[in-house]
Amino acid sequence: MIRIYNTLTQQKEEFRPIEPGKVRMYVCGMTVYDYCHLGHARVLVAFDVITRYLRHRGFEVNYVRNITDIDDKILRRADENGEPYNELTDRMIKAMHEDEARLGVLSPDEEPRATAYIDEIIAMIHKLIASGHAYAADNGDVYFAVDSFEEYGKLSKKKLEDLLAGARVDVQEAKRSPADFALWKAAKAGEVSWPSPWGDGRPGWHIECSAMSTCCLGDTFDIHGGGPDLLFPHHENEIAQSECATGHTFVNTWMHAGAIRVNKEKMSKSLGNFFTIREIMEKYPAEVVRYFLVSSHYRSQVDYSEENLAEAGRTLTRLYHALRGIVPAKAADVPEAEHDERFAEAMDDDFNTAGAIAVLHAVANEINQHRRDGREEDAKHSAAILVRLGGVLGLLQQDPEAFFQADTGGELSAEDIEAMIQARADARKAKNFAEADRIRDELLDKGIILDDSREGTTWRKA
RNA sequence: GGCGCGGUGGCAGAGUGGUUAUGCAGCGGACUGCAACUCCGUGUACGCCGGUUCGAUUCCGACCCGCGCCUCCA
Repeated sequence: MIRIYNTLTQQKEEFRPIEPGKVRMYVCGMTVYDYCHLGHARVLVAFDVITRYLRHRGFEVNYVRNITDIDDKILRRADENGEPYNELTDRMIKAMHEDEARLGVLSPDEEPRATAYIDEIIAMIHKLIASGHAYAADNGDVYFAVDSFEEYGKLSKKKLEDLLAGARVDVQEAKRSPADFALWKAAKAGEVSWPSPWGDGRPGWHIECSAMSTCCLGDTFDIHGGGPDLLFPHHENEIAQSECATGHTFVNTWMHAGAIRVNKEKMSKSLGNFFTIREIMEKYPAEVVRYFLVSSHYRSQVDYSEENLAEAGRTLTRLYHALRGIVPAKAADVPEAEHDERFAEAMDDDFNTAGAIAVLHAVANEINQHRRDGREEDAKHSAAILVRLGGVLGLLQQDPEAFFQADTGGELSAEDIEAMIQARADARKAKNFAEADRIRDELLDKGIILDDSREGTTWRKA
């Protein structure tokens, strides 16, 4: 039994998909006006792990993650760059796909783009106006009337009165209530726009997700996920729009990832304290970044720091060391056993990846013990388990040598290193240990660590 | 001010009403020409104060501290 923390009910619940064995999941993706930062990576990786695990447990998962490719920030950035908005978004989408691939994030099953759903969005707005939940204002915008939806605030636990009392809501003449939000935005002169019954314009951010999710997954689906800062107003507004338009419950389980912090502050665009994942991946292998993200629970806040990334690197190194030089047994020959059960027990509990990783370490330890005792077959058997369970987390799927020797811009080629290892081996044979140590130190100085074993010497990047 | 989350050993990070998390770092030992890797061993951990209980880090209450959302942000 899988239990998932539902933001809506604020507790862990047994997960029962609407259609047995099938999971329909929607996650809010990127607004593509800039490179992905670590916070985006966290959401991508978290829901990637969730998808992998649900599939591992036998569910058929339809994973939809949208792309917001029209928005104020996109237009502004394109304007600053002096390029058409769609060139900017195409470039950023390509970059996002590259980043994802490097992080080991599997592609979603569908990746709808807002600009491809304008008709559906307009149709939904139509319904909302017809049913009295939205109105066209004098300025050409269309707004959702928040007070027309009794349950507004049920996700974020906010009361409308409190929202109205807060001075931070946008007070605008055209709105009937300050808490109302735009479904359709009238185009300013020269802006890209689409025709609509309310004049040329473009969709508001929230309605895009309502339209894309219900079009792809139906009026009601199982899981809706996203970053922590989307809970309000974005997800709250999605519920209001969708439930008013369809008359059905929108989503059964709401999932939100925790924030990434830098020096105790949330990493965010608005604070400007963000690190893009490509700049982080220049310093650390992509899999180390992924390990760092997966090593704590998806809902917890985690601090980004060089030290934490470095530690993740050391830890992942230990895991790959266990697999080094072993050809794992065939998966079919290794039935699920105790470790698989402990792993599943952790993951069943709201995707407790930290607990699951502890199992990975236990398996690694077992492999090392088998090797110490010369039980080659047992080691291969355990290695297969480690690769299998690692795979559910999207880890440990590389050839260990590829991980250890990943090109991170060292000055020595693999051939140079092999030649020096040979020279050192010769020196050791001749009991010229001073020379052997000199070579080892020289390599270490250049970021190469040597590991001696009975089978010979291997190397890895520090 | 409203709503929500959290404070675990040097650090990171799970979890539990009574019994080992795990990893990194440290220390001791084995292995090694010496190291590295690996193995074995090793640590007065649960913010503070009350309460419930035979027993609380774990439940309840108060307090202190930190964080998030309430505006675009994953």
